[in-house]
Formats: sequence, structure tokens, C-alpha cells
Amino acid sequence: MTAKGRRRPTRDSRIAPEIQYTRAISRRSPAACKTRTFFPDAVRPKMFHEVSNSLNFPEEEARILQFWEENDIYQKSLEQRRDSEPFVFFEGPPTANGLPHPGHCLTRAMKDLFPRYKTMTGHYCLRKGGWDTHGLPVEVEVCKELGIHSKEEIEAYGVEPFNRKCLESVFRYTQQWETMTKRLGFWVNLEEAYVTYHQSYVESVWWSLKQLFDAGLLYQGHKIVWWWAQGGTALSSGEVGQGYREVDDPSVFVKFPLVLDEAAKERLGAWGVGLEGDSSIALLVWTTTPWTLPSNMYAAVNNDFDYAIVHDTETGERLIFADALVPAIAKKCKKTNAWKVEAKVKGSDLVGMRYVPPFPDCYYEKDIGQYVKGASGTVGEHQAKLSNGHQQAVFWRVSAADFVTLDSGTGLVHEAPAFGEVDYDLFIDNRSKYEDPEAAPLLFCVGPDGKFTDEAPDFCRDRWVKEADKDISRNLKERGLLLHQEQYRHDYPFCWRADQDPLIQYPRESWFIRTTQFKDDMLGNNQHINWLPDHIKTGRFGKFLESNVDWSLSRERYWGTPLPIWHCDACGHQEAIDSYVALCAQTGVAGLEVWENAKKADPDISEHLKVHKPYIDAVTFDCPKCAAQASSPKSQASSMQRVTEVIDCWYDSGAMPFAQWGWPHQSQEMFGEQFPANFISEALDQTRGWFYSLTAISVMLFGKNGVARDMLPELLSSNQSHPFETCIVLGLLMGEDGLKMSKSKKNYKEPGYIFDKEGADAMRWLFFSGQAPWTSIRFQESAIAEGQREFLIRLFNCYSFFVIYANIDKWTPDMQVEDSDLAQLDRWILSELASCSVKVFDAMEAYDNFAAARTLNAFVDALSNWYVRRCRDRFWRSEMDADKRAAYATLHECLLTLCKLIAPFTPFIAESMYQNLARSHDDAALESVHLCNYPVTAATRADVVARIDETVNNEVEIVRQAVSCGRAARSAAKMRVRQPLATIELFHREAEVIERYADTITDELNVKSIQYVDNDKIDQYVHYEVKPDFKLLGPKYGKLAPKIKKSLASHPNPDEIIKQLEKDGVYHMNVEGHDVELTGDELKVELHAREGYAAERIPGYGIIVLDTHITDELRDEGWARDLVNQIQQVRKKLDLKYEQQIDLALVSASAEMGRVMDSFGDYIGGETLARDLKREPLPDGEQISADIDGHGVQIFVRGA
RNA sequence: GGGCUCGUAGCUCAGUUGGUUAGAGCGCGUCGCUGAUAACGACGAGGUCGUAGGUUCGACUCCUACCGGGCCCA
Repeated sequence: MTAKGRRRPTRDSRIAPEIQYTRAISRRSPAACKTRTFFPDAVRPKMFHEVSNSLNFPEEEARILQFWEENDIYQKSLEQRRDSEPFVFFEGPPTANGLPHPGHCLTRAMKDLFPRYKTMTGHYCLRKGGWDTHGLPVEVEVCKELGIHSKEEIEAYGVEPFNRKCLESVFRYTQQWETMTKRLGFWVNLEEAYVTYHQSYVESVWWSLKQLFDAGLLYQGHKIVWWWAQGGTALSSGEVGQGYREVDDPSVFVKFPLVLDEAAKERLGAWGVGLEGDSSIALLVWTTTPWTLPSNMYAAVNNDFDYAIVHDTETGERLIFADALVPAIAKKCKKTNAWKVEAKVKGSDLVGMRYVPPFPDCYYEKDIGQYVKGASGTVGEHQAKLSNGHQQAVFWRVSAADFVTLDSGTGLVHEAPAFGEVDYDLFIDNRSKYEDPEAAPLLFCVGPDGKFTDEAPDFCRDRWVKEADKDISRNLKERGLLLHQEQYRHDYPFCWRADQDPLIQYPRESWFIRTTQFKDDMLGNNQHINWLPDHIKTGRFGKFLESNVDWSLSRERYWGTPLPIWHCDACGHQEAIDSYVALCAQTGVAGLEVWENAKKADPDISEHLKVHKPYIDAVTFDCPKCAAQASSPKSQASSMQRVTEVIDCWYDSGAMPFAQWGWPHQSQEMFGEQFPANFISEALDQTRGWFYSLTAISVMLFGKNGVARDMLPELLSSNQSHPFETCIVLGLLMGEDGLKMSKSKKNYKEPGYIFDKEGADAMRWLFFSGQAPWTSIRFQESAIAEGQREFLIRLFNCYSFFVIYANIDKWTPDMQVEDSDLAQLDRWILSELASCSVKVFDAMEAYDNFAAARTLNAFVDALSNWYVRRCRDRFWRSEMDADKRAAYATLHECLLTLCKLIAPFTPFIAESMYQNLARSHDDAALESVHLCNYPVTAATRADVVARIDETVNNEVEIVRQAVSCGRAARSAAKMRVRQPLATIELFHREAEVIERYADTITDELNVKSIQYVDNDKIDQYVHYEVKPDFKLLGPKYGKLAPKIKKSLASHPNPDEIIKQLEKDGVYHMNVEGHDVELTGDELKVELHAREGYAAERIPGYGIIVLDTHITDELRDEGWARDLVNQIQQVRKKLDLKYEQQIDLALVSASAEMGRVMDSFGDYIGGETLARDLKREPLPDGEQISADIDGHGVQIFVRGA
């Protein structure tokens, strides 16, 4: 190597285009100025930094983290794109009061991949972090710490200290989260993360709630919750789920006698049921919760079922229940002979019929709005006007419901809507039909303590409901209303903290958002979201939107965003407030001193707490309505008091698109720039969580009917989804055993363990390359290690190979390479490189990281197992010539481009390679691979496509396939590759291609020559099979197609078919009387090797046949290669340097071996870097005894 | 109980608008290569494509029911 080639031809030759792009950035970016060198040596080496043999990924990653940090690489990557097109990403806030686990690593890896990629392709991608800090889980943690659990205990402890504990607890594991985030390589701005309890965030949420409130979209109603009566609190579904247990509950079959008014008699008459005298007819109704019978409102039927009217011939009474269940129930009641089915009707025929409730002595008195004790016979008087103008009974009516089944019971279900969620839905549905919905109140006679109230039957009063079950049954039995009673075994929830306490469903007052009014808008918005996988759109998310119910917003808890509604007890006036300042500006504001005193007592108290309970609850102001009505100015206006509830913390998270900026109170610009998001990603369980809360809030505020639409800086177009455009829904990570990850089962490895053992790149690569991101996978250490071997280690091997030899040859990237110097292999791998780059770009543009990763993997495989392997001779040659320089330049180019391609995926190894491949020699190279442009961008894609040579790619594919088949033939003939063979005979449709690559093929297959043979000659090795192409024949011949196949297959001499095809272009045959004319296209001809030859078929192309005759000459050469192999083993054992020369001696008693040494001495010496070849023992050399095909040889090796 | 989703080799996963011979990696076995060596190549064994029906000339692929895992609801 001399100084003559300093012209840097690689820079403007066609093999290094992205270096040109790189330059373009470096001019724009001042970022690369101040920097510390990556390598420990203060002086930048003009050699490549030596790559350690025993690679330790975690150690290298630690160095790189330090490098990024010390040089602010992340900041610089943002800085240099500040004026570029934004790519907006929203961080779904995790809660930091639990430890991060591998599932969080998956989410965070995915959230890192696309922003990094987009930054490299020329976008400005701000990544504002966020923390979710409110909610029940936080309270539960604190309760655990304090050893308390009921709400009474919290209040006894004090809401003020309790919430201060919550605040402390919120960031308990922040340190671990930050460490994990950083160690994984997730670049996100945590210093300026949004925090949901911060005053500015809370006030943004308040603002949005005020918009909804002022538009009449917030209202109070009942919500049926799982209620722990003894503790006086509702339980979250998660808590309820923990407490299910199998128990026996009573199952009762109760008679509800029909009210026989004129309308009823008419219906019965029409069915042919004539009631004689005073005989009765009753609905047979089923329930497993007798205690809810006093609160009965309806009996539910299924419209589509058949119901039987059964006549009891013994008692004369009649019962109505599901026809299908008559035999079973008759058997239970021992009435098989007595019961006669008198008529059958549909469930829909029964709807509207009135009955006497099971406890008619207490009934609802509309005028006073409660139950009263009354005389029987008054039922049915409670009528109200429907929207359609008709009158209808409010209670005790047959009503239709889909959830009624025939699995158990009678097909008629007792409905007490206060104590069941689906039952409550039925109530809401019924109520909505009245002109005045208030005319239909919810009946219930149980208090929040789980005991019957005064409105209940006397014998139940003040008793715990479950205890009253037996007495209720007894009472019904006494009155002749109980037909049958049994035990029913089912799963029922108990309190997870007090496992003797069964939960009950119970109605609580709650605030709702009228989301149902926006259902169609949400569905419309959903149509434009790019869901990955796409089934989420119409599947889980779409279905969820279709079954939308109003959002139950309030929580009767302590640590959360306070619901910003103030209420006047005197006149009922309500007002929503959208900021602390606005609150203070109210007339007659009072109670601010509670916060001020707290602040005085403890100056360190977080300012953010002042918008939380209990301080905010203390703030009151004058009721403007009462003030206006007050007769004299002196009379005291009543005061407005905040409602006590906090809100669902899902609302917090869904408000983040604007609340993260404190908008609209502040940051008009940031919100304008950063809305809506191009991309978000979370796991599947967020479908009804964050994905929904984002969508609902955005549609209600900014959708086409949004209440704050006018405030959007730029109105959304009608086909733009918001607040996010693309959403990758990640699968859930399972433990090693395929079950849910669980700390107690220890079925997964902690992230920290993986980081220390395999490294962050290995973990990331598994997530990106193992499967589509929405596949639920097992998190297995073995899978991580496997991906590491397959990709990272293989890539690293190519890289270290390059570094080792480039350093030996003192090759540097500025050495001259002319385009004409490039070898065929170089052109091929560079074409593959371009092809790979474009495929990766296209895949990533479509958010398909899996396809991108597979493409990268395939390229590394081609680089390692074909390019580097085929090029080894070029690198080992001792002289430096143009060809060798071309090989180095090509490999360098591949590795440098590759490290940019993989930078978003495995940022650590990419950086490590980049620093060495680019920065160690080129002072002008950008400081970090993450500051480089991606090898393909929208602007350069066409240029890169132009560098793909499909012809070359196909040719090499053909050659590799032929070689692979040749090896298969060798293997079948048990002919090891070290043994040279004289010839192969080859029939190949692309013989011309093969001929051009003949050297490669003879070398790979270790044969001396290739003989090309034509069709006729090859006949002796092969037979033919002719098969129809079903894709063409299927549509054309239909049912005849398989018969054509059969007929072709049974042809005694397929050669004739081929000959006729060659002669006439078509083949005629007769199949079951039909004339069939087949063209060449419609037939596939396949070759098969005949038995007895060392031949292998090359699918689609031809056949390869080995000449297995071995001459003495060939055998000697094979032995020589065996000797070389054995000597190399010794070199390796002695751990000699690659270029270290040796003294070599070979001693053998065999005359044949002697002949080999005579003929191939130079070859052996040359291959093993032996200075000379002696034939007697070396005194102080390493010695081994080798057996070459039965001939003993003593091998002596000594470093020279 | 409902909605969604998955079920393909011992394991982890691919499988393009339906085309008759279902693939990869790991693991296992055999053979081979190696001056990249904690690599690499070839070959082989291993499959009722969850089960049962249906549509079709033809089904891993489309439809129905069922079974099993997961998630979200109940």
C-alpha cells in the first residue's frame, strides 16, 4: 500500500452513496464539534480498533451508554432535526409505583424503534415522557404500608397525610424505571416528562371537564358496582376477579301470579286458555338471590323462546315457563303426570303482562318517592306515559332480555335491577321509553351497609341480606308462592381482603360522561386509524365502541384528579371550574387558608397538592343563583361546595395530548405542533384503557361535533384520525412456561438479569425479529440467546473478520478503488445491500418491523455465508492489489451501511461498529451513527433502487442453489468435500449463468471441471414427471382436473409427452371421453434422479451428477488437504497469530503418504505458513498423531 | 356466560388473493468445512396444519359448530 491512492474515490464512486448523505448533514449540523473520542486511546488510531475475541455485549453497551450521555447524542439527534417535518409520538404513561418487568421492556423497545428510525429518515421526533400517578393502585400500596384497608380507616388516618403518602409512593420505583429505560436504550425525555398529578396537568383535565359539563355532557346517575358492604367500598374489577370462589347458593322457583285484568284475559283467551272460577295462573320465575326479591321490578323472558302454559291437573293452577324445561322441572317437582301443556306461546307474546310482585305488601308510592307499607291489591296502579303516548305499568311487568337462557332456571328470570349490572341495563332500557324517565324510579330496599332498610318486609329489616335468604324462602313457601328450592353451585366473588364477606352488586350515585352521544363519531374516527394488526379496528376496538355505554367518571376515593364541580346545597346549582385561578376569582371564595396553613406548617409540601383533596374540598364560594334571588343584598348567599369525588384515572391518561402541555392554559404552540400523534404503541390490554380514553376525549372535544373543536389551532380534516393515526397493538408477554408472568411463580427473568447477561440489543432484537409485534410470545432467555447467535454474533463475526484483516493489511477507507476493480462478488453483495436497504425502508414505512428484521437477518446471512466465505482467499493473499482493495472497500461499505440500517433496532452494536468503521479513520464522519441519515429515505429511495441489479441477485441465487444441490449429491454419495472429484455433469436451464460462475461452483464442490450435458444425454440419469398446473387447469377443466393429473401420472413413458410437447407445442389426451389439449404452460415437467447415481435434482432448473471415480492423483490431493486441515488444528491449539510462520515436520511410515508429501509439499507449506517441510521429528515442536484414511502421520509444529 | 384473538414439527414461530409436494430457526441424528472458532455448511428423522362438519374441481387458507390457551368484559 502506498500513498498514491489518496484520492478518496470511494466517496464519489457508486459504492458509498450514503456517505454523501452523511456529509450533507454534517454541513448542517454544528453538533459534531465538541466531542470526546469514543476510544480510550487519546490519539485516534489510524488502524481499526481491535475487536475483542471474547465479545462481551453488556460491557460494550455500558461504554456506549456512557458515550451517548457524555456527548449528549440524543439531544443532538433532536437538535439537528429541529426544522424538519415533525413525527409525533405520544408516550402512554406507565405508573411508577410498581417495578418494571419484561413486558414494559417490549413496549418501550417498540416505542424507541420508530422514533429512532423516523429521526434518521429526516423527521423531528420529540419524545416527551410521562407518568401516570393517580388511582386506586396507588392508594392500595399506601394502605398496605399503613396496614389499613377500609375507607373509614383512611379517613381516620386523615385524608391529608394519606394523600401525601400517595404522592411519596408514586415515585417509589422511579429509579428502577429510569435505569431500565436508559439501559434498554429507550431515548425519551424523562426530565420534562408530564406527570398527571401536577397542577398544570390537573387544570388541563379540569378545563376539558368544564367543556363537557357546560355542554350538558356530564350527569349523575346510578352505577351498579361490586360492593363490599362491610367495608363500605366498591371494588375494582381486578379486585373482584381475585376473589371468586365456588359456593352453593339457594336456587328458588317462585310463582308470580298474573294480574287478571281484561287485557290479560283477552290474551289468554286467544291462546285457548280458559280460566274456570277462581283458578290462578302464574309465571314461574327463577332466581339465585332470594334476598333481591323484595326489590323485584320485572320478570324477564327471551323473545325467541317457546313458553308453555302448563295446567296442573291435580291443583287446577296454571304455570307459565319455558317449554323446553317442562320435563326437567316436572321431574324436580314430581309433577310429571300431573302437568299437561295446554298452550305454547313465544316469549314476545308474554311481554307486557302484569303480575303480583312477591312482596306486594310494600310498594312504591310515587307521591312521596319511596316504598310504603300498603295493602295488597294496589299493584298495577303505577302507570306512566310512554313517549308514544300510551300508558304502561311502571313495575311488575314481563319484559324481554337477551341474556335469558335455558341453561338453568325456568326461562323466566326475576329482575331486581338495583342488584345486577345487566339487570340495570334492562331497567335503563325500559325507563328510556317513558316520556318522563323519572317516572320510573329504581326500586331497592337495601342500604349501603348490606342490611335491609325499613322499606323491606318486616321480617327482614336490619338484617344482612344474605342471612335473610332462608326466611324469605320460608315466607314465600308459607304463602304458597314457592314451587321448588334447591342448591346451585357457582362462582361468586368475595372480598379479597376479608374472604368471609361475599360481595353484592349495589347501585351507587356516580357521575357519567354521555359518551354514547358520540358513538357514531368515535366509530367514524376509528375508520381512519391505522391499526396494526388491522383486526383491532373492526374487532376488539370497533366492537367495544359499538357497545359503548356512558363513561362512569367518578370514583369515591381520595388520590385522584378532583372532579371540578361545585354544588349549592340550597338551590342545587352546579358549576364546573377549569383552573385554580378561576376558582380563586369566584365571588365570596373561602377556605383557601386550609392550603396556606398546610404550606406554612410544612414549606416543603408539593405545590401540586393544592389542587388535590382535602385542600381543594375546603374551597367554597357564593352560589351565584342564590345571590341573584336573594331579596336583600345583606342576606347571606349559600355557598358552593365541591362534590366529593375524584375521577377515573383513565380520564387523566386520555387527556394527555393536551394536558401534557398544560393546554389551553399554556403552550398553545406545542399543542398545535404535537397534535395529533403519528404513532403510538401499547399492549393489547390498553384497548379499553388508554386507546379508548384517548379516542373518547379527543372525539368529544375535537371531533366533528366536538365541544371544543373551535379551539384547535388547525382543524382536523374529516378523514384524519385523532388523537393518533397509527397504533401498534402489542401482544402480551408470557412467562417461560407460557403462562402469565408472575412474581410468585418466578417464571420469567428480570430485565436487569437479561441486560447483564445477554444485553439490551439481544432483548430488543428478540422483540423486533422474533414475530409480528402483536403475537403473544413467551419471554424465554433461550430465545434471546438464540436470536443473538443468529444475528448479532454472526454480524459481529463478519465485523471482527474485517477488522482483523484490514489491520493486518493496514487497509484504510481512503484507499483508491475504481469501479472497474469491483469483482463479481462485490457487485453482487452491493446490489444485495441496496436491495436490503430498500426492503427495510419500505417495511419500516409500513410500520412492519418484523419484515424489516427478517430482511436484515437474511442479508447478514448472505454476507457471512457467501460473501465473506467466498472472499476469504482475496483477503488472505499476501500482496495488496486492486482486487483486494475492492474487497475491503466492499465489505467496509456493507458493514458501515448495515450499522446504519440496524441502528434503530440494535442501537448499541450499531454505534460500536460505526465508531470503529467510520470515526476511527474519518475525522469528518458524524459523531454518532444515530446522527446519520438512514441509508434510504423518501428522497433517496429511487437512487438506491437504481443500484439494485436484479439479474446479478438472481444469478447468485441460482449458483447458490446449484452448489447446495451438489453438496446434497456429495452427501448422498458419502463423498466428503475435501476429496476432490474429477467432474460433475450438469444439466441446467440456465447453463449460461452457471458457466460464468463455473469457478465458484468447482471450488465450492471441490471438483476439477464441469461438463454441460444436454437433455438427451441426461436421460440416463433421470426420469421425468409430468404434472398439471392446477392454477391454470383448475378453472379450465373443473372436475376433470384431478383426473387429468391421474392420467398423466399413469402414463407409461412420460418422455413421449415431452417429445410431443416439444414437437407440437401441445399434448392431446382423452380423459373419460373428453378431448383435452394441454399446452406447455399448463404442464409442469419435473426431473427426478434415477436410483443408483450420485445425482441430485436442482428444483426448477435441472440436475447435477457427480463423477465419483477417484484416481490416485485425486486421492493424494484429498489426503494433502486432510493434512493441511490437521496442521491447522495444531496451529489453533498453539494459539498462533494468524500471520505467524511455523516450522513443520511430517513423519509417516506409509510410502503413499511420502508420495503425497513429495507432490503436495509446497501446497501444504503454503497453506499453513510453513517455512519448510521436514520429514524427521522436530525436537521441541507440538506433536500430534493423525490418521489420514488409515495412514498414520506424526505432525510436528513449532512457531518460527 | 359474551366479545376479540391464537391453535402448523419436540420447542419458538413463518405461511402471500384457495392450486394438490406446508416452511425457517433451535433441539436431535449423520456427514462435512474451518487461518471468522462461544462460529459455519449439507443432509436426515420429525406434521391427522386443534376436532368435526360444510362450500369448492381443489382447503393450512373460506364458512359453521365444538375443544383448548390468552386478553378484555361479565
